[in-house]
Amino acid sequence: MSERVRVICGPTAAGKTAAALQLAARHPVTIISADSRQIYRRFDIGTAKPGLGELAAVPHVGVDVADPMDRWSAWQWAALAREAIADAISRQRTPVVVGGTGFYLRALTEPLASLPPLDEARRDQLGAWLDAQPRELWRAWCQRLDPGRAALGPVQWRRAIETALLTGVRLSTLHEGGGEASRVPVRYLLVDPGAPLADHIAQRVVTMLDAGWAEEVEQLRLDVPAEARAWLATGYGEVLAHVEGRMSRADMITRVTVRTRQYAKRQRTWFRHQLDQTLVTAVSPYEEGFLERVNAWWRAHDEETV
RNA sequence: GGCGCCGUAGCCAAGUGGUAAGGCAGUGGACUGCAAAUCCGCCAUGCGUCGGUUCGACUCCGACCGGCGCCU
Repeated sequence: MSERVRVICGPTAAGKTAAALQLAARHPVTIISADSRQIYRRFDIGTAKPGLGELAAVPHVGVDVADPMDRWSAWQWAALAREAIADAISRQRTPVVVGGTGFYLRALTEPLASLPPLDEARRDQLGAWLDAQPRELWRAWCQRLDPGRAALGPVQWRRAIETALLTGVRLSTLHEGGGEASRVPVRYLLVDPGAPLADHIAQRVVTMLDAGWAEEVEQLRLDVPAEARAWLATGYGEVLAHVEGRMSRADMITRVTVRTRQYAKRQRTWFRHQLDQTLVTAVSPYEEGFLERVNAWWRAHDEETV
């Protein structure tokens, strides 16, 4: 029997790192990053990756594990995380999952369904064809092939179509089967400053630019193709537009700030509804005794077994 | 001081006599292998103010207020 794995989550720029680092200062900790953008190499500043100092001070897993062009997935991340958790424990270190990608956390706690392997060549071929079709057609196909998923969005329609056509089975049917990987029992520390987050985000955008975000993008645009997944990270599109002279610096800053706030809002919605609230301890970095609460949360797990 | 144009939600904006398009922002939500992605719902009893004409006015008329432009 093992204790629940500690997970520190919360909207972007909320102070998750501060909580994690202060724990790492007093316990042997391995941080496992649950962040769908920090996986990409070279996209450093705009994804708020841990700095060299932090990486040297505390072992990190899940950062810089993919090339910007790679197709990555929640499934892959969960496999990586399971391995890292087991490895940390075997070394007498305490794994702490830190990140804001709710879907990744779910892949860990509720294993994604096992899917028959897709023929990559056929998938690419189908994908290329679909790209040339109107979205309305995707929706119509999804409606026929896997109606349960038609109410979602294009990304989901596409996935449902690929699965149905290439495996002959509906994705919804596969989901009913459940996953084969083991569920990782967890306990959450939800870090969220509340209303001040909006200002935090605005300040962080400027801080990132001061740290050389635009220069980073200047370099990336030289050899990272526009289709690369990594460009989907919040703000990179706006900074690129500015670097290429298509957007003023002022507009870029306001747009990046807005998009980041919108992302934080979606994260809050996820954490509010998708997490088992009985396992959540909510804290604000601004509240009285923040660090003590973090430490209390850490200790609360020591006795508990699952 | 005179003349002209304009004044519609936090912002941009359509409507020009029949009972307020759309976009942005905001907000609530969804989410089972791209998730910092993708998608969905809500969001002006009121159109600068007051008065008039009309069965009916954001739409027409008048005055006033505010903005812009031109003229003196």
